Formats: sequence, structure tokens, C-alpha cells
Amino acid sequence: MTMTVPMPGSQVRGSKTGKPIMALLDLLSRTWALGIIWNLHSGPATFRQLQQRCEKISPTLLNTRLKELKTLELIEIKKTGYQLSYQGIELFEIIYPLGDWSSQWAQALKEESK
Amino acid sequence: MTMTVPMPGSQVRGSKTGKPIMALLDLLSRTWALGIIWNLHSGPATFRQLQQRCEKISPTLLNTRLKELKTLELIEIKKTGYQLSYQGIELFEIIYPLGDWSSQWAQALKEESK
DNA sequence: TCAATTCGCTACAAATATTGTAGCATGATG
DNA sequence: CATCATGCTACAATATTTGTAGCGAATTGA
Repeated sequence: MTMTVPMPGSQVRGSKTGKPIMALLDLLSRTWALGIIWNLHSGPATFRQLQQRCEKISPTLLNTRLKELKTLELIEIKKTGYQLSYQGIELFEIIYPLGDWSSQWAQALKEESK
Repeated sequence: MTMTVPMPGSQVRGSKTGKPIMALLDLLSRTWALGIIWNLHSGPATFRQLQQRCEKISPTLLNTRLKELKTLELIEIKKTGYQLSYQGIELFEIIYPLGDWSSQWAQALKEESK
């Protein structure tokens, strides 16, 4: 298995510059990366619990993403299972407003289509 | 070509509930979706300009994403090219702090590995 | 103690998404 | 009217993701 983690400072998909934001966007663009972070916010979870929270993720991919997120220090593993690291929490706090925003957005889209 | 846009309210990858946040996370998880939004922030761009800003995106995918983002009303097309819609700007403003955050994160990762 | 269950995770083939290159049709420019 | 740039499509090669089955280790219950 070859895992290419979008490490800031090294080249990532979509950028030759190695700018941290590009590494981050690459990471977050990967299927389920955002979903895992979002789902971990409600507290630590074991592998199987996380599988359930994510509803339809395959174990293969879940494990792949967990490794990436661990490497990039956004999550960590404790006795209670996987959880957001300090940095992961910070990241979550930035994207947290997406929850409310998405509701308004959905509403607007619905109005639009009337 | 079959385009499945993660329309809030309908089922999306990763959720049976149709919650807007899940539609949004599905959308943003798609390769280059975040990158396009990020790159459009610096102003409107034509198709080819956008291709250059994104450095390595294939025209096929760029077009696919643009259609999705247009359908979901995050971008719109004007004479000057593609640009963020009002909602797209709102979305960008939420994720904007990721820029600074990612720098600190990169720094922390570097310290860590010393 | 030891069978049964649960858990974290791997194997792997099928399905899907993305890339990369070539180039077409259209409209602008000289 | 020839040339060029633009927006985009075609399509085959490649990479990613899914879905299912199940293995080995730890835990539970009798």
C-alpha cells in the first residue's frame, strides 16, 4: 500500500508550491476526510462506532483516512478510541459554522426552485 | 454523462438523512471543489484562467465541478468569466481562516518532527 | 477454561472518479 | 478570409473508492 499524505511543505495534488493551505485543501478534498472530522466532533469513537457514524464508509477507506489524519496530527488514538487532537479541534472550530450556513443555503436553494 | 450533484434534501454520499451539512461535506469532499472556490476568491476567471490558477486540474474535471457548483449556486458565470455567487462568497468567508490556520499547523508539524 | 462474540482491521475484485492528451466548434483578431 | 485563442468534449489510461468476506487478537460469558 502506498499512502501519499498531503504533507504541508511537500508537493501536493493541485500545487507545486507546497503551501500549507494547498496541502490542507488536498487533504480535506479527499472523500470522507471532512466527514470523519465532523463525526468525531461529537466525541471519541472506536473504529466500528465511527463506521456507523459515517453510515456508508468502507472499512478500507476509513482506515486509510484515519492513518492520514493521524500522520497529520489532526486525530489521535486513545483507549476510548479515535478522537480529534488539539489541532483537529481547532480545525473543526473553523468549519463548524458550515453547519448553520448549510441550512440557510439549502433553504435558499429550495426557494429558488419554486 | 451522469452528474450526481449533492443536492441538500436528497440523499448524498455518506448520509441517508439528506441533512444539508452532509450534502455540503459531500460536495466539498470532491476533488478540486474547495480548490476552485479558493482560487475564485481572488476574482472572476475564464475557463482557461481557472485552469492555470488550479495548476494541474484537467479540463474534464474542471468543467464537471463548475457545473456542480453552478447547479448548487455557489458560483455563477458572467461576461468576465466564472465568479463566486453571493452564497459562494459567504462560504468562502467561513473557510477563509483555514489559510492562516494551515500555516500554524504546518509549523507545528515541522517542530514536531525535529 | 474454553467456546462464542466482538473488535480492529486487511484482502481484493468490481465500480467509480480523475487525469492527460488531443482536438473540435465557435467567436474574436488581424 | 486566414489565424488564433477560447470554452469545452472525447476517450483511454490511471487512481481512488466501495462492498463483501473474513482473519487474528482481545473480551465476554458459562
